Amino acid sequence: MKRKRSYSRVTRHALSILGKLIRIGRTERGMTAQELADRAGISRTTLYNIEKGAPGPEIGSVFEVAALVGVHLFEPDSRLLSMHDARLKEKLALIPQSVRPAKRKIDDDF
Amino acid sequence: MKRKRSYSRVTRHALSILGKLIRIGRTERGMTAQELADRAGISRTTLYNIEKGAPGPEIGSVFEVAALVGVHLFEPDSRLLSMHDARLKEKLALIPQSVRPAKRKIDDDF
DNA sequence: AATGAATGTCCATTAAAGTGGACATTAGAT
DNA sequence: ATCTAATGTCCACTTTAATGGACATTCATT
Repeated sequence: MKRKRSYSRVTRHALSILGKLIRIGRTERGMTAQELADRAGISRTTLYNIEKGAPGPEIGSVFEVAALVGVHLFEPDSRLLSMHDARLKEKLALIPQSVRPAKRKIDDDF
Repeated sequence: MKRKRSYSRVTRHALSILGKLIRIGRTERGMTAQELADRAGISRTTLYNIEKGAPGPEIGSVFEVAALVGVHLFEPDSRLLSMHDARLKEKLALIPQSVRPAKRKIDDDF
């Protein structure tokens, strides 16, 4: 069964920021919540939750909405886009496909 | 009722990249899929879908996993983090709370 | 080459997200 | 100050994601 999950501070923070960016982007473009929801193919209620920074919505819907209002997480100036799919695929090919025991410590740096 | 959604190319692309970054981050840290899933409080199956770039998973889970393997979407060097919550809140306060008719055209730039 | 663990993938069950209404509240245009 | 549409929020119903198990396959180590 699905369980009640908990989210770290960074996660909640990131969600909050993304939601605000979307809200700002939407109003800047003069779109109503209903319009944006329709364009994204989701309900106004869900968009509301997204702008609120709720952790539940599907990531696909959130990204779709973000793109529609001009919030691109993988912009050229972002370190993320700097690696496009193809390059990442190469990198993945170089890395071991399967991880062994991993006795070494792991640091949750947050 | 919920409908079968469709996702734009940019969205699918972003999801694909994020999934790969997570996969890379995980292997670089020597974590097995099961370990990471446990830490994130999700099932291995869901983590699998996340790494695959599926649009369905909850954004909260994806962000949580990303943070755990060191993929921070809101880094200092990213234009996104440069605006922290507080500043965004200010900006939101300056913007109209409610959007009027919006007869002007909107460009879906992708 | 053998082998044990990690990963890819499918499936039925279950819990949660998504939805459309409905209604109160609020803010913008007149 | 009014009026009207946009937003905030709740809810019951529906659809879908999350899960744990199971099993085949693929690596990494020996």
